Amino acid sequence: MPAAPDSEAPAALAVLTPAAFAAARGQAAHALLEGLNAEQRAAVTLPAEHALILAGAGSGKTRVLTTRIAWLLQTGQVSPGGVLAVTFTNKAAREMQARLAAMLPLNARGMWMGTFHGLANRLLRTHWKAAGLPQSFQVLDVQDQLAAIKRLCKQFNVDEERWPARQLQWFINGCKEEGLRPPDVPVKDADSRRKVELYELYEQQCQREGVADFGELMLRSYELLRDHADLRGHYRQRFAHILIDEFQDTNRLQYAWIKMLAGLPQAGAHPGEPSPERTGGTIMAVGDDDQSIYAFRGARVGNMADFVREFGVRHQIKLEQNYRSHGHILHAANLLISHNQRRLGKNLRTALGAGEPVRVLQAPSDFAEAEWVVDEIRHLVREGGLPRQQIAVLYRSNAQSRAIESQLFNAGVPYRVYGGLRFFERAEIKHALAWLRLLLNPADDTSFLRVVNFPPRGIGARTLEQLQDAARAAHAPLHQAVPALTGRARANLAAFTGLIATLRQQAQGQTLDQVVELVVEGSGLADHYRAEKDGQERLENLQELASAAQAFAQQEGFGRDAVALPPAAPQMDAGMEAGLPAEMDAQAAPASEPAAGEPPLAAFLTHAALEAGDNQAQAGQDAVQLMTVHASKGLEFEAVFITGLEEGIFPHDNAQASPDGLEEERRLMYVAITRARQRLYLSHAQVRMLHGQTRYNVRSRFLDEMPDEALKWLTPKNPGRSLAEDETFGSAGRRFGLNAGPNAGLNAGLGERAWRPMPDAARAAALPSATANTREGAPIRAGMQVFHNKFGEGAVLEIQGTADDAKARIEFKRHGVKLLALAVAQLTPLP
DNA sequence: TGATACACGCTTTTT
DNA sequence: GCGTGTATCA
Repeated sequence: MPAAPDSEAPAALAVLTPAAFAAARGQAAHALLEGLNAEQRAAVTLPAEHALILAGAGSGKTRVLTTRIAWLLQTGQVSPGGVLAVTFTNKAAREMQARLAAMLPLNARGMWMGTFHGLANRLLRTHWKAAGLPQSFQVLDVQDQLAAIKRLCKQFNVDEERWPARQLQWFINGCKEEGLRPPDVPVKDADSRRKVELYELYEQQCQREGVADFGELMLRSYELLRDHADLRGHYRQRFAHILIDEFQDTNRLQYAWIKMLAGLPQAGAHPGEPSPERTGGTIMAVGDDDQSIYAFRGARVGNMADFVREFGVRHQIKLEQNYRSHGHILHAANLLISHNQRRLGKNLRTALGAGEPVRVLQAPSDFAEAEWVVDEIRHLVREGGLPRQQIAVLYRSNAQSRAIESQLFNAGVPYRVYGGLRFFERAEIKHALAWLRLLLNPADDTSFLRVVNFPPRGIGARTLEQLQDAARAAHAPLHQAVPALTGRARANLAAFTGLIATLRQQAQGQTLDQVVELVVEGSGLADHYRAEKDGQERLENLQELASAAQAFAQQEGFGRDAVALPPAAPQMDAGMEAGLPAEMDAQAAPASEPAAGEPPLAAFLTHAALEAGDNQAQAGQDAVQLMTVHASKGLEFEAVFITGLEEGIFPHDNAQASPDGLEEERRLMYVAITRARQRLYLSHAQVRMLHGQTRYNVRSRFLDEMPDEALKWLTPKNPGRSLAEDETFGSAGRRFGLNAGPNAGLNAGLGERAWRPMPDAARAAALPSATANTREGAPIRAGMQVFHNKFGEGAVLEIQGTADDAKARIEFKRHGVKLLALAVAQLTPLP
């Protein structure tokens, strides 16, 4: 179907009138527009000029993006090779690819579609020489990077107290995200000078070892284009259309990278830069400033405004028609986000009708909150007929999942927790990958140190220190320094390096999954885990790694019998010193296709670093989904619970210091709300166990920033409103009470929870209705006997303060004297 | 050299 | 409350 050559079609089409345009394009192209609304259609069919699409939550953003690409191809405005489509996550990239494939019978291989880092990697693999990297450079993930920094710090006797490795890592990544090399970093004091020094040393170490961290992929590929006019010219000409997803999440470097590719050099950033060469492609940036929730890791919403200004963007389209949520939910979201000052401005609308009101619960404790959530979930599944996987429980921080998990577990409701250890991050997998990396590159000292004594082979810290000293003295990688040692240390190390050499030999001519199995067995990893009593799962994961390798080889089209390793001895130590620009210029401008010709093993290792994989805990089962609000972005569910809506938790304490922080928290809440299709439940608890301490929290301000008419409080919002009045869903309150009995029995039966359900008396006292009475009706006075749902029975010694600030000093029978705020503490007077 | 004990700290997270 | 990482001991 496609594809006139890049050059000819666009100009011709751009000047046609809409009518002529419509007549000219094929029927197939026309069909692409079916079912799109006016805004979406306008975005898809924009002329070839820079554009910003403000795509609200649930407004069909991905659809617009993919249809736009299909449209460009179908109308012959661009060939697949002329498209560059960038996303943040592999998942988003895969989704885009799949949807496009469904739309067009097209081999998307020629298209550059992927994550920022994936595409940066592709550039660097293709032009490794020009970029000054060894051909088979390895990618360091976060863990590897931290290990590398720790090693560096040890070597240079850095005071771990003053400069914690984590902090250095954060500093280095921050610099790279800003596009700053060590000489560019402003130095304020001795402390920052030292940090910059270490940054520089770290870079040298990476260069020596032939590895690149995530930030390096971006920065190095940016510099590659900046410093090589021929390459820059080539790619600018090639990529006629650049499409960027989640533009509000781009950091400074990513935007600069886009500018470099699109032909708008960063003005003034580099004096040597010739005047702007505006020969690049057209950018379509898609994003939503209201969903910018990654400022903490460098995302810069300001890039949206900068883009409009710097590129003179004339086309801005807002997608405000929401296809996901019912009216009350959307109304709540709209009003909440309107409390933010700094927005581009957007108001979502839906055609789905008002739907159910948003239900809000005040629970006496986190435990009760969880209990209520589980009750509602069972109700939704049983009576509402909802599949469990269409129900999500969201929370601000991971620590909050525990309470919900326990309750779901006790109730026997299947659930899946997102986040946590991903497949390629597991220790046993990292070990196996380190062995594999050493086959390819024995100079990879990070990998060397990871497995030199794992499984244990009698090489201790002492020996390694000697080895590192020797290597340093010789300016050589660790494996080359082995002969410098003596005695048993040397023998043990030689056995290790010998084993690697042997494995490399045996791996010759084998396929990727065979090599993986060979290494898992030959390294002793398998035996080690077989001997361990809890090693079964790890063994299975290693088995899984071989399967993953096989799947990968197939997916990448390496053919069934493709040999994993290059036949010749791998190139390594040579050519790792800084790359030589002169040499690169000699290299011909890139051929059209960038298939870097990486051997399967190298490609697989890159894949493992660039894509951490899922944590497939209970995948596949019909399970309730538990995740942080951050993790929920981009997803949707029929029913959503947002828990822990308390000041200090959501919005989080650490974010309240600055207005910006608070606005980001509010956007986070906005994201959470807009995940829900039909039903939304919000809850907060008066007492919560957090980090082993009891906290009394005031309800989140966000609850007061949503419209009353869209909310339905299941417990009284203001003291005095009674639960029983609630007809439709008041049963929630009652059910909540009634279920206490059977549930308590169930819990008791399953035993050994540290935080068993409250005794019935306490439970009754903790029920919302009882609460209301307490707070409104029966004032607490000195001398009274009271019941507290955590501390039990106690005597009120005195009352301090008045009104909302009133506190009671209470002597509890088992917990001593406590000072509790009457406004929050659940106190029931006892006769 | 390996195993166990005790601080420590702790928002969010993709690549 | 729990996992991680270092310190110390056998």
